[in-house]
Amino acid sequence: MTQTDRKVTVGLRERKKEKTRLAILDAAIDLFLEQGYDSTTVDQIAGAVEISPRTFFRYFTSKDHLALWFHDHGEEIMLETLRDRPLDEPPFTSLTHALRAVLRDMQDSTAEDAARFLKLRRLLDENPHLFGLSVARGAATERRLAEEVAARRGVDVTTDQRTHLIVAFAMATMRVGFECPRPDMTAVQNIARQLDEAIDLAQNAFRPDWDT
Amino acid sequence: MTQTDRKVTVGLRERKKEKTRLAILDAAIDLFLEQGYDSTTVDQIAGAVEISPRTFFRYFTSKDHLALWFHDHGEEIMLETLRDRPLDEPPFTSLTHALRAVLRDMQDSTAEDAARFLKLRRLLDENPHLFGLSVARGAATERRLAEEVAARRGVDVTTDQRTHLIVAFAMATMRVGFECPRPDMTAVQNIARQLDEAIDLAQNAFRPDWDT
DNA sequence: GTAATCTATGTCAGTTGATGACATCTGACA
DNA sequence: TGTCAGATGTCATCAACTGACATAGATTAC
Repeated sequence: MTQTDRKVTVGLRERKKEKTRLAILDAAIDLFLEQGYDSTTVDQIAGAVEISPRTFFRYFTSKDHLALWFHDHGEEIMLETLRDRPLDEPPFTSLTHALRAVLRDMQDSTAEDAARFLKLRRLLDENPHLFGLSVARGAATERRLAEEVAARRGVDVTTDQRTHLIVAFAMATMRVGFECPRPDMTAVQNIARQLDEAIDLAQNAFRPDWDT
Repeated sequence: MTQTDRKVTVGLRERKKEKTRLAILDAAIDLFLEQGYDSTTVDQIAGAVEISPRTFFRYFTSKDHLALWFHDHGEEIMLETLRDRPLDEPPFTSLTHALRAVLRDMQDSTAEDAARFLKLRRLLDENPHLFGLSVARGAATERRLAEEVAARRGVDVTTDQRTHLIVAFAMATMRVGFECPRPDMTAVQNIARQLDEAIDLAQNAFRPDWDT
């Protein structure tokens, strides 16, 4: 999650804003892990960061949005990676590269960002409601990826089922790879290994050229 | 959605309850389609059925729950079908039978139930929030299916990634098959054709014996 | 450097979804 | 018929948002 280094030469305003955003995020995550997601109110979070509750909603559209924070970034990376892949590459292969790019970004991120990610991930696993939202967010990403893949394949995204299957299978692989079967999955390294395994399994499952 | 014919010889109370449940559902669906999901309040729905808002929440745990009504039934059918399949059948094949069972149940249901389903489905497609919830509900089903499949395969559900991939791919196929690319998908027959296509595509995508 | 402007934030009031507590009414059943 | 359990209504309350407006602090123009 290398989100902190996007801005380079920006005004005081922007920097302060980003600082506040991260402060809210960190305070919220800690409160969530401490006393549970549901029993943490927006007022508490706002209080911890010393902002008004109204301001909270100017940074995050909802309480849920907090927990899905890194999804936005991940989606961006996947789309960018996908666009950079050669057009003649089989789409599923391109998508696996996109998956790995997300992982790589995580490994390259600052310790703080990685810690945030791991904490949020734990949260998602403990809370079915949040887990559901995460999956839902993944579905939104899937749509965007499908549009991109359809364009690359030169087919109509509204009718081509194969495109949807390709993307859906890729996202399914990602979900399985990122799953948290046991609480010992607290290191980025472990997640990386698991995702690799999942991708390998997936790639070996398909017939050659199934996705063209 | 053959949910109305479950009760056979039950008391007046039960029948009345079921009637109320369907009345709420129908009133809600119509209001949703008429004026949008978000701008329909629970008070309005309750008013339309002439019950107190508090009672509404005794029938449906939330407004969202309404829109996911048929998921419960679908999940039941999938699990039942899966359990009835021969143990030596490849798991993905068993799961495709489970998918088709859901579809068959829909085709066999009363006209009212089918209409409810189609309306709700349209609603899900128009409202990203609801669509997300639907996907999330699918993820919950996926978990239960994974447990069942793991048991049938004799593997540990917490560690066996292949099991998760198999189920995730099956659910992905289902989602693609049920998708509503164009608004002309207003007949059960059309959905059936599309799901068949998706299943065929999926089955041809895999190497033989990839799921054993 | 100062004035004009833009924007982040606070305050306040209001809507809506959801839940607990308690009273009441009605079908079930002896 | 009378008792009891379960269904419903009423009331109070909480928490997640949202719009409107005022203000303070950052940015820009001059």
